Amino acid sequence: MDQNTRGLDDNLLETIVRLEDQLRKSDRRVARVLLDNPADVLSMTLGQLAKTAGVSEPTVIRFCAAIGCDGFRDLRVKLARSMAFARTTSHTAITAEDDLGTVITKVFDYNLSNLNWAQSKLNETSVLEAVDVLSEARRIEFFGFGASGIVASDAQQKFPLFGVPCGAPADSHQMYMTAEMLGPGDVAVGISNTGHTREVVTSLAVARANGARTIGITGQSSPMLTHCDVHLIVETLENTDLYTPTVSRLSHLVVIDILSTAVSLRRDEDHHERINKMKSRLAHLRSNPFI
Amino acid sequence: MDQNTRGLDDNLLETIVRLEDQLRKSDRRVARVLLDNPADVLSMTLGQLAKTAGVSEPTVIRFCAAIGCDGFRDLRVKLARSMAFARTTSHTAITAEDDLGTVITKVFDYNLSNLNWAQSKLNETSVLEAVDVLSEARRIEFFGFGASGIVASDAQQKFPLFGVPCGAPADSHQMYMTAEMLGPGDVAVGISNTGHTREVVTSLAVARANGARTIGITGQSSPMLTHCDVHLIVETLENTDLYTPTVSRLSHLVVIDILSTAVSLRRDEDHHERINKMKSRLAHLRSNPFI
DNA sequence: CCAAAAATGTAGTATAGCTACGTTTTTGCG
DNA sequence: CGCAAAAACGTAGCTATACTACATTTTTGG
Repeated sequence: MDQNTRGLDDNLLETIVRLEDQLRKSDRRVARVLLDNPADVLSMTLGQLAKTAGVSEPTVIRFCAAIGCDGFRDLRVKLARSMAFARTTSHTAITAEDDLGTVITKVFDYNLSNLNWAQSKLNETSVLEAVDVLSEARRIEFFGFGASGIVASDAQQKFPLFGVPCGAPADSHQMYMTAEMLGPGDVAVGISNTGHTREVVTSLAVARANGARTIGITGQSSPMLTHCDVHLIVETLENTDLYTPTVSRLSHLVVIDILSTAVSLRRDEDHHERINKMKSRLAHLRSNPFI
Repeated sequence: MDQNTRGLDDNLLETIVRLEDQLRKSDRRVARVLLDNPADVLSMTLGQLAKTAGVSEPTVIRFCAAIGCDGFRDLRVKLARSMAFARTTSHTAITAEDDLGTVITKVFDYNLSNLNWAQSKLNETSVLEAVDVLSEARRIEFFGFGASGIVASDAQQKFPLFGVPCGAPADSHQMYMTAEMLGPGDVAVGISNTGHTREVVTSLAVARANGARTIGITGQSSPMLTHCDVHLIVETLENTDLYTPTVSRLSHLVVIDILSTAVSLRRDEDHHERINKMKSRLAHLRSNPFI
């Protein structure tokens, strides 16, 4: 199963949206019912769905086959799985009329479905390359602005897992200075959802020119990647609605989790011992500042 | 449906784990099969499941009723939904033997199921109180250390949505100074998963003593909440395994998303107009620093 | 140890999901 | 335009699945 179909498997509703215009006329009637109120369909029988859509039962069965389900039972299971994340993206837009409960649900749904999407689209090979590069690093610097700056700071805080000194310069001057000081054996990680943030792009170019290896974490193919040895594309469900919060941070943070965990797993026993000690000492420190 | 059962509804596997010892003997056999390989059960028929568990078909039906499902069909739907997030928590521990693909899956699963858990446990009334308090604020300061410091910074960056000046002092000195300068009309938000971080707790106490209102975002009932007017408990699936990454950040970030969105929704048209302008100008700025 | 109650299985039924086939509609080419 | 081939769709009947009523076994309590 390749990268693309995997995501669609978990997200039946998106699959249907995409295939909708290739479908037969009566199949489209069924698709409409499904997309309009997927929750209801979950509790319907084959016959009820057929009646609601105004088609015959075999048509529904053929529809199941058309969207890659193995019969109606299978459709129901896949639908349930897909529903767990969210309705299709269009249904999660937040409007001024929403009450608090709805806002809570929508924000959670949106973040959840976005993470799911990112997971299905993430290229494992790229992650492996990134882990390889990071494992051999002597020093790692993370570059990000705004929301991505948060992600960079988070990554920097995980330096115990990365096992080498890590930095996350906060402003553009510090970024340029840091990038200029990097060299062979060092790694620069650029984080930018758009991939266009100029300071980050430039910093990566500088770092690379000085012999450092570069990794780009971004939402799409973009200028930033021309300066990157490893391309980590973390797709997000873009949504430009006024009220919809930025969700890219979340998936980027999870990618950082993955990288730091994977790098840490490669280290030896002694390293893990240290992390343990660090953790327990930190626990004391929280409540009692003077050890 | 109250707060507790709601979470269990979405998380059938957790429900089963909890009810396991109250079940009949043969029901427990069925439960075992379900918990051991839930994925397989999804594609089984009633008869197959009965055979695998070594019980009769009606027993399976009775089991369905016992765990709150309305027949086998319903069980399958609920199971599929529950599976979408994760196996039960115990199955997501990361070990040194895991290959990269497994690590990716587990980290995503763990984060997803954690968000789901947080959602089901989040108390809407508390959120409403927080939104009320924040909406009336003249100024908001976010206090967090370490991973929670990231969350505080993120919240601070959302000040356009909150509509008032926001801050997120980074070190303990700045925290104390800031807290001391707060007064009536100001709001202090403390963020700490453990709820024990001394600097944060103290800052909240100081802020409150000076007349500011206080909100606590934490993972559990803890010392921090004694100094808080609003208690926002964001439960996490605690997991102390060596390699398991910190997941509390994610759910805390989502809560910040909710708060900022909800507060923003309360503001007037003019405010939204400004946000729009800000967004488009920012887009230009990304690629072209000199406007 | 026996009676009542609970637990489990057997056998039978209704219905949901599926298939073979026939009818209608659409498409393509002379 | 018209006819034949193909595709789309529905009807009717079949199979297997989920469920129910009842009988049997096991457990519990006095």
